[in-house]
Amino acid sequence: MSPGAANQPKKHVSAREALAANIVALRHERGWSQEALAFECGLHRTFVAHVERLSRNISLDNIERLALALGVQPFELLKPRSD
Amino acid sequence: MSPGAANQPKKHVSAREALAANIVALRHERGWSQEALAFECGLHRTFVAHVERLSRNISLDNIERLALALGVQPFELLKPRSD
DNA sequence: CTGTGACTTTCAGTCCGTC
DNA sequence: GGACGGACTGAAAGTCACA
Repeated sequence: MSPGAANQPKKHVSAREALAANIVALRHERGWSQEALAFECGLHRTFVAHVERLSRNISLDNIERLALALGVQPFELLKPRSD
Repeated sequence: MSPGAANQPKKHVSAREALAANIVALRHERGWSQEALAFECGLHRTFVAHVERLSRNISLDNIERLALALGVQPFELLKPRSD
């Protein structure tokens, strides 16, 4: 069935949605572009863009890299932002 | 300072280690075998075993599935279990 | 600077069997 | 019940062109 992808009718925020929201929010807080974040974590611009748009299922390894670049703990990227 | 890890200059406890520790701990709390957990989250016995032994990089989608099976939030599986 | 589809390579995830 | 190795399939990583 593929829950997620680009669907709206979700009750509890999926892990992908929470991750994307946190990445965008933290990136903007730092005034970084997708390019800048991609450079900081050693990933590519388009890959980061795909993750932010929920178009990709990222793995733990890259979640950790993004967290490191953004200066937060990996679990903080999955936590619904109440910051 | 340095809660949890003793001495790691640039690496905190890796996300994989935290995840594995949480899965094992929560699984034992419920008195489940690897087989039982694998069945509950719709993954395979050997894959769960690999993740617990840090031999495999899991994707967000399956982290969410494990969290659901264990009855916790996805981010709680990545959070170092010291609280 | 960002969104997206398409593409190739790498590896996550399954399934076998053995200790 | 759990650790581990081999082999296979499909999905994630990584990159590009273009909107």
